[in-house]
Amino acid sequence: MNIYIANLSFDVHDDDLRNIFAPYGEVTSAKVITDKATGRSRGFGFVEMADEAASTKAIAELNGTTVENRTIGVTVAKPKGDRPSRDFNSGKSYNENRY
DNA sequence: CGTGAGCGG
Repeated sequence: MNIYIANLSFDVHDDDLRNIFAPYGEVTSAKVITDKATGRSRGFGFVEMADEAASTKAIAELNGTTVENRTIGVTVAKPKGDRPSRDFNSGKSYNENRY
């Protein structure tokens, strides 16, 4: 189950997300999306859990809770392909020049 | 590189 965590504190990182979802079940992967430009946190992240019930429980328990003095929003993540991709061919990088 | 929207590689 892919879990989307929004409104995270900038102090929260990958291992921090792992520690949050750890007691709820087996955390397959924990990733806080850091800004590509600044390298700092963007304020949201993704957590993948192997167990369906554990992930649902984690969402229900952690949604609306306060972490690092910031109220986080935990919801089910949408498929990655939903966001508009500028790359039409994966693995084939083309020039990013704007028309 | 702006730190506040909320969906990454």
